[in-house]
Amino acid sequence: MKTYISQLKDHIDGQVTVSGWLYNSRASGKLQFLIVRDGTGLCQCIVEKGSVGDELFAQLKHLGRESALTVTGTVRSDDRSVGGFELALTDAEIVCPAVDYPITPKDHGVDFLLKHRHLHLRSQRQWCIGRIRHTVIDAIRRFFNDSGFTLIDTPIFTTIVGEGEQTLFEVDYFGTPLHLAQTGQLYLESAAMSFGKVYCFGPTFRAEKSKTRRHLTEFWMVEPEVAYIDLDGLLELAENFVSSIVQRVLTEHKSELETLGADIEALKKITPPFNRLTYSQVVEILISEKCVDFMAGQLAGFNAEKTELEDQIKALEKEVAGGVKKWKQEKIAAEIAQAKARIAELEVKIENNPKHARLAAEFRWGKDLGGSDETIISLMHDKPTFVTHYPREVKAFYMKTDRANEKVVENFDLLASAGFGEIIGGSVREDDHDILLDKVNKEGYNPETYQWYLDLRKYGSVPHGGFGLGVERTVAWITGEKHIRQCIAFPRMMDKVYI
RNA sequence: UCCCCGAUAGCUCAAUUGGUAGAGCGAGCGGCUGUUAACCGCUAGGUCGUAGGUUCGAGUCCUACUCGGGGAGCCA
Repeated sequence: MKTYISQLKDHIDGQVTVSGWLYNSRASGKLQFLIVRDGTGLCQCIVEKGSVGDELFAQLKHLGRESALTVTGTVRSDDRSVGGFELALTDAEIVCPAVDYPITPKDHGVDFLLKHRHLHLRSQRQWCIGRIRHTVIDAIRRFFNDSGFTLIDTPIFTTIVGEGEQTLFEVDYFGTPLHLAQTGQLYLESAAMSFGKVYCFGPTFRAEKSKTRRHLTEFWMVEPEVAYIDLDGLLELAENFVSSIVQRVLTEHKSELETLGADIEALKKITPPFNRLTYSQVVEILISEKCVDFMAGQLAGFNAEKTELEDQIKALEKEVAGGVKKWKQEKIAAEIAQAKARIAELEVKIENNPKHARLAAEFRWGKDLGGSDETIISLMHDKPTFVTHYPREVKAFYMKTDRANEKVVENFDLLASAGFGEIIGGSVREDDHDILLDKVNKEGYNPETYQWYLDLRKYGSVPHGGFGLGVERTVAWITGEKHIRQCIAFPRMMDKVYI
């Protein structure tokens, strides 16, 4: 019976056929262990000499990694096997042999793997991330669909600027310059006046000159927009939304999270309510004694870990010098390499810490929060933190001026926990026609281009707002992946597009 | 755009103070009936990123360039 590896639990002691690829294999004389993957999981297949023909036994023994094959055998439950089940092989068909597959079970460099992205997607780690990303996206859609939102597909070729002119990708549209969407928000606002609650979900393009672990030039963003909502309503929506995504991933992908080394206990704590701070409160924290102590504590922690790792390396080197078996030597060498990599990471943190501490201490009300400031706030809390009411000068023109304090706008950023930083930016939108027109002019935008957007403030304008969540950042945060380029199948970075 | 680091076998990395290239993985062959990045033995595999320079002699030192990594600014 033809089945998938994820269904093996329903076929114990039964005869099944699985089609997939050879993930890895080990041979031991008259016994072989073939690890087969089929897209739903991994399964160890046992081939004993005599249980299949001699010719097939020899063929399997020399079969290269990632060869395509179909295997037939009896399902057994066995704790020694990956996934808890194994297949005692009785027959196999080699669909297409693979020779010299370039990606090996040992370490590879980032550049090499991205050049082989089309193959690297088959790796266990990329597979786990891809599955979790799928569930994150499904959870996003389910949350909004179940909450009465209507999906609106906003255009990718756009005429208006949402976030800032420097970050636009311009395209030649039959001789007219247009640009790729940075956001669907302005279009979404018009739809909200028809449907009440709407969201868009699609790729977003930003030509930011940012070469960091948190930036892609093409990323996926979901943006809800709601009519008749205030800032408190938006915060509540956002915390319920983010919590639902995290909890869904926890229930459906425990084993993937474990494989990836994600912090499952920390994820369990991601439930409403999140922390709420105003920008002004954040400024006070940044310039406070408490922040100085916090940064000093961080630095001491980094130094202590570094010393510990250095001692560990010394001990391991001594062990090797004392004489150990060859295979043990390799294991120790791998541990040393890992410790050295961590030390390199710590050294960067140790180097940046005083700079970040100084930036925080010298922070003055009115500046936008920098990445390091966000990280500090994020590290101080084990739940995500909302930061609201930023100075209006540093924020986008469409954000609503706080009528109680005209220096600030009714916006918020959501800083994810564990130092990850921003995953959501949102705001209540300016709903007064004249104030908005004034801001359009001050930005230097052409009011004619924004005519339709201003129109929304003439015909039944209401308080409304929304936010945008970056999918890759969310996946990176949940999985503990260091770089968001691993959280999309084919990443586009500032100065490098591989395949 | 700026600052730091790097480029040696298909891959990941070593090579004392400048003295003529090494290991593991992968590949090939052989051994092993419970392996978990299996293990053990043998074999093949290199214009040391490119171009100059210093030197009796350069993988190692200097200059330029190319490519890559990390960080800063900005952001989802």
